[in-house]
Amino acid sequence: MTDRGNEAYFGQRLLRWYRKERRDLPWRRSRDPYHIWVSEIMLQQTRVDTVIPYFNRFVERYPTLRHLAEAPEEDVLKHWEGLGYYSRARNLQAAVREVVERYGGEVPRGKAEVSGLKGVGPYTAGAILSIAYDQPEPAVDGNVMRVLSRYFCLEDDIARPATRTAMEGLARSLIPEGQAADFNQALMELGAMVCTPKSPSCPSCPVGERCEGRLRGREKELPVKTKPKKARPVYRIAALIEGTGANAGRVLVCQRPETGLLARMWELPHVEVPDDKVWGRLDEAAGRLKAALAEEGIRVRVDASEEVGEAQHVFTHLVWNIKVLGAAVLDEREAAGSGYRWVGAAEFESYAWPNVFRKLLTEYFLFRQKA
DNA sequence: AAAGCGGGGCA
DNA sequence: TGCCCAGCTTT
Repeated sequence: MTDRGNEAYFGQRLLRWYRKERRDLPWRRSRDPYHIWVSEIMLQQTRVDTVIPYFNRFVERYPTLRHLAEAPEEDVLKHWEGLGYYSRARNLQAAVREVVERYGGEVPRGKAEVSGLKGVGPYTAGAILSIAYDQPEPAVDGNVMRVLSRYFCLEDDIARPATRTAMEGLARSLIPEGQAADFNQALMELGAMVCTPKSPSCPSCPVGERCEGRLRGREKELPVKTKPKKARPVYRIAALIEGTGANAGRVLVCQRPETGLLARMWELPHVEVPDDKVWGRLDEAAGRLKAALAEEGIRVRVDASEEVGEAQHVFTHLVWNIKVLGAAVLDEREAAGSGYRWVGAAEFESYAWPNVFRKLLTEYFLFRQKA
């Protein structure tokens, strides 16, 4: 299927196209392995246009790996706010600290060493080694699997790990001598700009005339990918608790656990209820909220008639449906415990919030400001 | 192999 | 609405 002549055709046509059409992206203006690394972590499951402003802020705030290694964790999380998949931020900082301690502050050049860093999987390791150090390692992401599936008319399910492994072997065999950096980026660039998921621009494709998928009229059916399961709805009741006296103008918030969903981010205290029926009955919902807070040592009076907000937050694997009820603490000293804080409009911006709570609280503080 | 893990853009 | 995005880690 891939005789020498076709490999040369593919690589040379792709490289020529890339050197003419490549986008001017912030991380392409440097060969600093640390900058390449940061960009690749941010780009995991995240679009280029979304990443650009985050990348620029991040490298300005943490110009070198040592700056990042020495930063407070919550500072790093705050810079990641809104980007999603927050374990990436924690893993990245843990990994740069390891590079400082074990490799003298220089991103290692060995495949085993790079792959051993937290948050660095097969794709990211290949991307760092090829783009920063020009090593002939494949970097197979969703773009590359789509391009190869179409070009070679491969019907293997790209959701299967075994397919990705096979694609790595194929991609490795296609790397032109000494041009791994440009070739890998060219492959991804083609997937992003020409060989797009829907309605690919085959007429302007540099390798279209030998694309098996297109020649067989199959380009729109490829790649084959099993569908993910639908997100599961969950129902939650949150408390908006306003402070009084010294805490006037502030709201009681709490920090999420160290691991799992939205780890270490801040939110309104809330409780999950079994189903949408309980969620819809405000008196029962209020009772469950009050009981949950009592478990934390915080006694509150919840006003079931005072629904102050409602929001939906869609994750990949679940959907949060949130009702917000107004409430008041009986004794403000009870809410001084670990993980709980009174936060006002002034401090609000220095905490890291999931989007849904950032929106709810922004709305609230704006409302209070007017009142 | 399957599930957990964000958020946004686009047809 | 559903799909996909320069994926990795844990179970």
